[in-house]
Amino acid sequence: MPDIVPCGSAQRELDAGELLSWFDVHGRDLPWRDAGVSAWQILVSEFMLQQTPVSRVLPIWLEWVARWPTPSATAAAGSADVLRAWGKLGYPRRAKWLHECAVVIAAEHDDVVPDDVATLLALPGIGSYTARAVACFAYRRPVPVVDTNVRRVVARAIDGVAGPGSPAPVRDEAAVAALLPDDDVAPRFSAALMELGALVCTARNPKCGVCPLSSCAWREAGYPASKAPARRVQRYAGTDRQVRGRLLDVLRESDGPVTRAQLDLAWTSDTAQRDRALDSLLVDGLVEQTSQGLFALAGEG
DNA sequence: GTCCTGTTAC
DNA sequence: GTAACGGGAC
Repeated sequence: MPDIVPCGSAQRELDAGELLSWFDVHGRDLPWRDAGVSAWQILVSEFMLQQTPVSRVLPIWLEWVARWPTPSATAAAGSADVLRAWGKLGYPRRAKWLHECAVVIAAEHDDVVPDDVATLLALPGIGSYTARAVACFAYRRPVPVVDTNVRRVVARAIDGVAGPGSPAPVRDEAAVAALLPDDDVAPRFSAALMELGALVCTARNPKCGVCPLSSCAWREAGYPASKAPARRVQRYAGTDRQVRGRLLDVLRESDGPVTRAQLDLAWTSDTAQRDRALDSLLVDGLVEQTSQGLFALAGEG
């Protein structure tokens, strides 16, 4: 019998055996998937993997968990060193939130990462995806883990459309919950779904020729193109985001506070934009001004 | 919905 | 050159 989704309509199934067999052979050997990796180290990997490909996360994660293996070790580090270790992973607010997470877990949770979705959701920088990923991969809770890869796989294999429609992660969580095997392979099933989306069922140029799924609604419908309007492009060059990156580069490379003049050299083409970027870094708490009027990474010294 | 980075693929 | 990529906070 097909599983019943909350809206009451029958939902197509996905063969867990096919998916898991494929994952056994083709899944990447990523260090945060190894046995014995702690919940905190898995949480760190999930923070880093938000918006950032595995290849860039790997070296930073290895260095990071060796240096700060527990929440309390991370909390004891200054946030400036945490921002430096984050390097050019991007979206440095994540590094700040990760440090704040460590402080809260060390102080309020006995240095133990919470194991339930609701408690995890209350931590800074942890949203629905990360809360579920930690509960599932660190504590083997059979909760649906829905990232953009999973949403795309479900849209195609189950719903027969090219990609997820308007943002409705709650609906996708229900759909994945209905697909989830109810035994202890749920965490491997979720990892395999994400891996299929990352390696085979990719956004562009999906490799349908090597897909392990014998049943796919999108294939059976003849690969209909997306009806959604083309997504807005998110530029980088010339944006405030790039300017913020340049300013942080200067501060990361400096051992201590720098003058405003040194910082100004990081972006000279548009001084109003540079001022706006610096102001936003101060507002975000990533940069602080010293009593002498110098600028430093937050938590320096 | 808008804003946050930086790299890689094309 | 430029487009694609992606969770969370607001």
